[in-house]
Amino acid sequence: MRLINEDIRAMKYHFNEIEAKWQQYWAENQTFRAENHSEKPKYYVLDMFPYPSGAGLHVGHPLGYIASDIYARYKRHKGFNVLHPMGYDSFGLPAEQYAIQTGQHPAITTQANIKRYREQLDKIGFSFDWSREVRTSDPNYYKWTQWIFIQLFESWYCTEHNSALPISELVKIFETFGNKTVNAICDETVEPFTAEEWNALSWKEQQEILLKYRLTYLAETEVNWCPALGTVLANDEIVNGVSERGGHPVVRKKMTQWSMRITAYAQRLLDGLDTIDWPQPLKDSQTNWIGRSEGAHVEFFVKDTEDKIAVFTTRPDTIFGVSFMTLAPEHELVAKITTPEQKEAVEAYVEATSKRSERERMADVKTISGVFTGAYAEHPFTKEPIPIWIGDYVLASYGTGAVMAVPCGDQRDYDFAKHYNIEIPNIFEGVDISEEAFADKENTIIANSDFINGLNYKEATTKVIEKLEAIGQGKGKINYRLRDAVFSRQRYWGEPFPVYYVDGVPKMIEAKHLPIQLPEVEKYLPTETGEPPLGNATVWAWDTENNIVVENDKIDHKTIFPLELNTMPGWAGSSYYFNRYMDADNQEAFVSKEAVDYWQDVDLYIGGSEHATGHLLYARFWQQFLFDRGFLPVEEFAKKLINQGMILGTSSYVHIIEPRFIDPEDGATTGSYEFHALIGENLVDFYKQNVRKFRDYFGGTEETQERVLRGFAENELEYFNLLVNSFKSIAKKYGYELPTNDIFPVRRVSMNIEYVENQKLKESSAKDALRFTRTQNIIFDGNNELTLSPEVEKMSKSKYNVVNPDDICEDYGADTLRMYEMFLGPLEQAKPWNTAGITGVHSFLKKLWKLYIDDNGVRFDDSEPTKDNLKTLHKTIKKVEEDIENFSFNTSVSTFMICTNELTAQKCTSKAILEPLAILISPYAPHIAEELWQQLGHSESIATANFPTFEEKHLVESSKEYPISFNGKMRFKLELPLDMSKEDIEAAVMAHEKTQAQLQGRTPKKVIVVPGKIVNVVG
RNA sequence: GCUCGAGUGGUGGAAUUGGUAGACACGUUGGACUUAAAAUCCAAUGGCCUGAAAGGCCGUGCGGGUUCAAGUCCCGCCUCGAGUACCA
Repeated sequence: MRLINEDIRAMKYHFNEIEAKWQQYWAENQTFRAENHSEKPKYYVLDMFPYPSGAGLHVGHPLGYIASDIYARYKRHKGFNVLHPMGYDSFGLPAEQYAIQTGQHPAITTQANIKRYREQLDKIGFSFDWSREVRTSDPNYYKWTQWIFIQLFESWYCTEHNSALPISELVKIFETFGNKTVNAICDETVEPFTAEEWNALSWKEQQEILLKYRLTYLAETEVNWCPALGTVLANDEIVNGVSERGGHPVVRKKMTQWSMRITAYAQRLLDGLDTIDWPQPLKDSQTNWIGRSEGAHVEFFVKDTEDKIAVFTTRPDTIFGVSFMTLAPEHELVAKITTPEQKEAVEAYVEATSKRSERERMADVKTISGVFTGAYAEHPFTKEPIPIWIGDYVLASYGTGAVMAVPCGDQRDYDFAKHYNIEIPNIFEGVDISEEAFADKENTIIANSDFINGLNYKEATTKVIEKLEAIGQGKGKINYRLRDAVFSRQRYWGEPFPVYYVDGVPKMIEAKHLPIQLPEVEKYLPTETGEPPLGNATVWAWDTENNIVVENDKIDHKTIFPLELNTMPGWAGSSYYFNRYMDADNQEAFVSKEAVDYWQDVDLYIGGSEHATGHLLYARFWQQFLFDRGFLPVEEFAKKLINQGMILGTSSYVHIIEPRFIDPEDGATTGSYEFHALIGENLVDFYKQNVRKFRDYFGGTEETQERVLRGFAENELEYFNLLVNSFKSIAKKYGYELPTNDIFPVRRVSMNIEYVENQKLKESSAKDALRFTRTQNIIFDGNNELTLSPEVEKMSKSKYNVVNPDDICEDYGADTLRMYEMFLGPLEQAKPWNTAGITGVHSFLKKLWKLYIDDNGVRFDDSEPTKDNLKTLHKTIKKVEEDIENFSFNTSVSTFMICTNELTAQKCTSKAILEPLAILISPYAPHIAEELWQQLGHSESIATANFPTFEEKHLVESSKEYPISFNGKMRFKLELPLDMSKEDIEAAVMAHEKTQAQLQGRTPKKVIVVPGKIVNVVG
């Protein structure tokens, strides 16, 4: 009896056992290990490696991994040698913040998180080649990050060769010719010098000049300083004027920092986009970020001085319309040129501007402000005096930090001129500028402009640039918005620089002594003197005799020198990891020539679009640089890129509707406000602090209370009522104090427009309401209603809306998870996670299993497949193959469902059908496929079985069920032979009784017959 | 403001070059099996008209257009989402 039960048990689809079995098999047999040489063609499928956060994976993370895994497995079936690696971007802020709080070394936290990630990833059954795993925080890895940094330091960019070249070549040129013949991208402060002058310079002076040419350099630059994080941030790490991580304010500050001369590659980064198959929106945002604009560099003399104000303009044709100039308040000439009468006003303005944060400046773009310096510039052609103003609408960080203001042709200049009553000369023919500026350059005819009268934009621009060059006051110029990337971070948990300082000059440690490992520190905070955390290390000096790191107190500035205290930013390690995977264990090079010649580049890269202007730009930059220096064979690292959409979570919000909003200004009752507060961490804290108050009024068990508060209440009336009542009761008993920002994290405030009587409020949008409430006090009178509602947004631990893939694997299995994530919708599209439909996919897999094995054991046999069987199979092969090639994974899931339903209905038992079907489905549901494959009698893994070949002949039909439409509307269907002639089809249709019923005796005007497709009767 | 993307049943979403709109799945309703539940299976399911069927009308954000035929192409709008923002 017992035996029989177990036999029946074995016949059922036990996904947990099957999945564990095959995951173990793959690991033990290294099924997915890729070799660096093979007879087969290569294919490289890459995922963006994750930062191993403490929260673990949620169901959103694997979406892209599943898609790439399907593609990788498919390519293996298609006979490719597939490289499909995975690793960890394991340097980063959270581990360091945790270290600061607990003293736990970030390496330990990181190690633990990686372990958890690995367990979670393994459960989903990915076909990664783990033998090539990389971790950016591993010294064996960051050795090569440091090595690449040295290469950048030892290179300069030659605009003649349009390539990076070794710095030694530049030195040779300097020694023989000086720098006058050099076409290089360098710091703008470089002065011309001769060979004699160069050779006469001291070593230190020479080094200071070379630094201005190197592709990574140390310079005092204005950086984004984030006081809360205690570090500088790159432009792409700032979102809406606050830090991307944590949302802390950011201020501009001058600091000496390492930078990467990415601007040298601006044009090539732009041009390269045309050669790669990346999503258009992503290309657009890179193009935008690089921000190329063509125009002219123009120099204006400050009247009666030798000082020049340089401006960049895209409209040199409007130069005769200049009626003032505006400098950024930070512009270096401001103090120098300001007249004594204006000094006080100018200084006050500069002071006021510097106090405002970036965010504030961004927030009120509409306010016009500025001050006259009292100084005048001289028009390069007319020699007329032009008043010089300062204004914060001019940004120090773009162009030259100064503009030639042409109010008739630029709306900002126009507004500024109107506001300060500055003259607005009209230099356009037949255009009215009394209301606004005329900025349409395509329809421009220049007037009142001396030698360019009557010309259009293009002609005038050319002529003006010619003239400017002739008088030496300008030239044509292409300007980029892209800035050099700040490369220093004042953090502990990052790559240390292989740099020490001799007499204040940075020197590289020789590559053979790498890696320079992170030192131990007592605490992970900045030092008391404000130095980065590495300043706390006691063993952090470089001994140039023994080439080792030694104690700081041995520093003698003769043979032992201080080491760099900054660390590298997060994007350093991720800018070349895809090359490292090709040869992950190589101790001699970051990748060997043989390995990279074989693998070349990434064929398919899948990851999120949020890296558009960060990682994906920096990685292209490093790739191009390493290509220039001969270390890599291709200029672009990824041929094709797909952005997977985010899987969103459902958060629960509590809404507090306040019907009587009292405006503190006029005491008027103006309407109703709705507070949308996330039920999450803070509320849980509030609950814990006030636990007794809650207990008194809260029904239910402690567990249900937790549940409510943790946001699982979604539409459940029971919990909803509990919450409402408890809040109401508490409010009453304790003299009413409704939780405000301190307790409820108010995420959004919007108005319920219906109740708004005040016209001013009616017109304002929800956004305005937010601003409004920030500046006013909201007075509650205690009659609030609470409602709960779900809202879809990004999954995040802090929002209590995270769904863990482990739970899904436990309940339904990895194969179900994989197929369900694909079934949710198109890969690129964002979609909310909703487990409602998962049973459909799961029962499909059960049906599939039953097609092979039912309660009586295996069903398949060697019977000949029927015509219908073959038709179903080959229809499926065709569709699935097309879908995978088009990355349309959602539709192939439904194709599998149709196939299984059809074969079940056909009672198919033929191995000749079921074997290829197992291969077809194995990229999607590899565990069940392996198990069925084994049951079918195979001893080898299904992973490299050949993908079934589609045969057209099985789909050939002899007849077609024609849709017969009347005036384009389908009315009935008619089965007709496919080889029937047009005339015969028409005759057959016209003879049909339903046609006669449709026509009701009328004669059709026309009958359209598209053989094999459709018949349309027009009448 | 600018750039890009998207609007299709109760829901997620299908629909190859213009050619049967709503595949597949969820949900809902009814039924079978069961003491019951779960699981499983069967049937119906865009809206409207009709007692039901037959049949008809309407239907892919809105308004036009091209075409024998439009979710798909063209013109003009609306709404939502994403990115970006005083870029001279």
